[in-house]
Amino acid sequence: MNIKEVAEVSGLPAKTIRYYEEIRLICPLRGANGYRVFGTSDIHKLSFIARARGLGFSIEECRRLLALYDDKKRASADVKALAEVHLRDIATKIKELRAMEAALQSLVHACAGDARPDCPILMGLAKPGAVCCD
Amino acid sequence: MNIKEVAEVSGLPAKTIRYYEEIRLICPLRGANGYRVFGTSDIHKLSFIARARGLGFSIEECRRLLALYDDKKRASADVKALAEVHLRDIATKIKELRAMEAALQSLVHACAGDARPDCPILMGLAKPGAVCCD
DNA sequence: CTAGTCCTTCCAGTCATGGGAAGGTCAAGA
DNA sequence: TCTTGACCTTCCCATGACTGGAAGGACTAG
Repeated sequence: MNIKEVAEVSGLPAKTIRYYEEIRLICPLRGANGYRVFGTSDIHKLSFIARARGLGFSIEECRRLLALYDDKKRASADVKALAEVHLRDIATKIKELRAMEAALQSLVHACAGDARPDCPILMGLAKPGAVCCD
Repeated sequence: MNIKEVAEVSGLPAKTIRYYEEIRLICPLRGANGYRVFGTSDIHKLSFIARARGLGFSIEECRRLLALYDDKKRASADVKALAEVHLRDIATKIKELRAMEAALQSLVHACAGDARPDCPILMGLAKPGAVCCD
């Protein structure tokens, strides 16, 4: 299978697939013409990576997940540990974003949003202690 | 004031302050020795930027916020509009993260996390349709 | 005078791509 | 056979918002 078809099947852009080869996440064969030739295992791996990326795993985490996937003697505890670390990262980011949202929302709420220059949002950004988003 | 002190006061790393000058967010004067000399207005701006960045505004949004802050004839509606766009971005990101969190959590929950290789997390990543995080 | 701490610029790297140029390959139709 | 046009290749540069580090100048305390 050539790269464009693989891109359609896996949902990943061709550029991204080439990049994944460059960083050795996948190692497709080459045809006599120099074209990449993707086997079913490559396509499998790319779909796997696409889903893992969709869940927010970093490339390096994907690499470890793939290694665990390939290792038939793995302990599921190792996979779970990896996932739990990532879950905590996600939870942390959500918390940060919610704090930002709350702080900004209170400023926006206080702003008249009319033609006058007085603006609690700008005041909040200008004054120390007026914005907290921890 | 020299850069290190400004860094302490504003809470921004010196490197970042230099970067902000490079992209013309700020324009500190220079002393005879070539050192940057920060006036109170620079320090004010840097603190403003630090707070805006803390609320998740991009550099370009910070630039627009600063311009509005400087413009004494601004309409607060313009500031509010900027903030509301950003609020929507934040809300979108939170939604995406929560979808990821939910999908990953259900996989993690199904995983025994013991010494055996069987792993619903890997199965979920490998099988089409098993993971949804939209 | 020297040691140590500042300051400067410049270059390169991060992460995960995306854009686009220059050029080779292949399949279909005139 | 020739020519399109769609595909493929590599290569280099750009993104955002920094961060690290090297090389070298400036200043302060002892």
